[in-house]
Amino acid sequence: MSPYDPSAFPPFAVTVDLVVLTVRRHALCALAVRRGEPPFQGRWALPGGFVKVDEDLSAAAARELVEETGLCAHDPDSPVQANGAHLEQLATYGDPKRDPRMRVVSVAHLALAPDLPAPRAGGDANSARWAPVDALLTHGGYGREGEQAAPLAFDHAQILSDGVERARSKIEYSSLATAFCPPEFTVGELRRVYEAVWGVALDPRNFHRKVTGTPGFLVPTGGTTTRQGGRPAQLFRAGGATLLNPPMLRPDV
Amino acid sequence: MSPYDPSAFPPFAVTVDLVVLTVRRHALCALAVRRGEPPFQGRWALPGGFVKVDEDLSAAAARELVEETGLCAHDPDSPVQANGAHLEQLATYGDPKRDPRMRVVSVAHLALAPDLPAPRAGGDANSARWAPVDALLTHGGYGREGEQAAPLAFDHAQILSDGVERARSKIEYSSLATAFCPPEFTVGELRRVYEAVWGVALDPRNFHRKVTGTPGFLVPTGGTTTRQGGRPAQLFRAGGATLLNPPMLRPDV
DNA sequence: GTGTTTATCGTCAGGCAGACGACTATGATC
DNA sequence: GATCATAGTCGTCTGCCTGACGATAAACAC
Repeated sequence: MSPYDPSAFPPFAVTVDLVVLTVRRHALCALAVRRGEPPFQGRWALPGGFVKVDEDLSAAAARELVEETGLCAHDPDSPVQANGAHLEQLATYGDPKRDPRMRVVSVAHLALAPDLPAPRAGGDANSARWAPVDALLTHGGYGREGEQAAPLAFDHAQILSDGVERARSKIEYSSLATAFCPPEFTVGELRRVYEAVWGVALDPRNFHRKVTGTPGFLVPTGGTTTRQGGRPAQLFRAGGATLLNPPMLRPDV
Repeated sequence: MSPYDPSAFPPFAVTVDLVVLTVRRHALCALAVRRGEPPFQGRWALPGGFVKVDEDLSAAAARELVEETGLCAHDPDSPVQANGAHLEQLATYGDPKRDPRMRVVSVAHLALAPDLPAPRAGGDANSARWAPVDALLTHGGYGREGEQAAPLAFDHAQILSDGVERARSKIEYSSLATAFCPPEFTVGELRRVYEAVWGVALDPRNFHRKVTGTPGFLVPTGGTTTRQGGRPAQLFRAGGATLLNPPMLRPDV
């Protein structure tokens, strides 16, 4: 590493951007905010903001997450908090031209959250909403009446795409899919998470055998529920296991 | 994202650090450089440097890789170049205290290279060398006569550890292990790569069946070699497949 | 009660991995 | 040149896991 001659390095702005995913109505959705100022004024974008001087990157991401959703992020290692979401670093985007005004390096983070009430529009965004990732990726989240179809701001389509791909692959070999579920959930609800994230249909019987047979994945709470209709289903909580071995298999691929 | 009021965001220095891995003498080794200036003067560190004003992050990483090793990085998508190495972004480290002098955010990259001649000490490093990752992680690469045992500089032990873990897991489900091999290699050489990276012994017969039976993983070149002693072995090149399905299975875990 | 929906248990066949035997082809050693 | 050591390659067998189902159970809507 070079010596820190102050004239030797250019100054960068560093931001965090968030890919916040959830499953609503059988669809994988992401949190999008509408930009209030140029550039890309009026366009949908991922939530994010500047990292503060004395703030760690993960702390900045957690702060933005709270500001936008009220969700409290928790480390994978620390005990799960109520209303908590999974948060992890995704990747860093630093193309010199990604922001037309100046050199900005954005450290994108991925958050997985259970289905939530409508988001609160936070900070500088005119509004915020959940939108299906397909819609966000193909035409920037068009969906409101009279709204112009336009891609996401900056390189946020790329970031979102990378985040979705990370989520899709990570639920294969980890228990992360439970992060999309409420604290107690049924096997069927977990299966619908997999189906929404992967966009495939899974056999309920084989899925049931697989998840209940994987040690540490699910622990029964004793209760049952009938909120999905049909025969009452057992309720489970996420077990201690974080890595699934052998993994869940995604059809096709 | 906030408006770009120039007083609203603090300036950061952005660097790239490299975890360059190779397999030498049946051991997974990483490239380490000795720091020439404080802080951590005289200690071993990962190669790296500042990102230039108009330089993409991946371009900065590729530039540092050439400066340190002479290796030419290639995209996973683009055709393989002679003497090329695999290069990918690893993670970004931005703890406010990770550098005692100022706020530095480092975008770490992971490079996988075939066994190379001795590295050239580049730029500001007094010297550079390959060292087994175990040694680097436990006592900072102590190994030369009379050298003091000391951890790697900055948070480079953490970065190296993350890079090694990435490599260990990625050769499970991708054909990346071939990046550690010369352009033509035998099944046995590829197996020794897996054994070195994972630190386990693999059954030669089952390994042979697995890799030759995975479509697109290996393509025979027709030639044979006897450089390892014993019966001559068929030579292969890396096939077009990048994802192994089903993956290689790491024993134990 | 009948039909619908969802949950859960079972069965069966095919595929793949681990364990390991057997044979082949080279160089090294006596 | 016979023997040995080393490494490569092909087969066999067994057990586990998965995918494709059938069948039963327990709720709700009419």
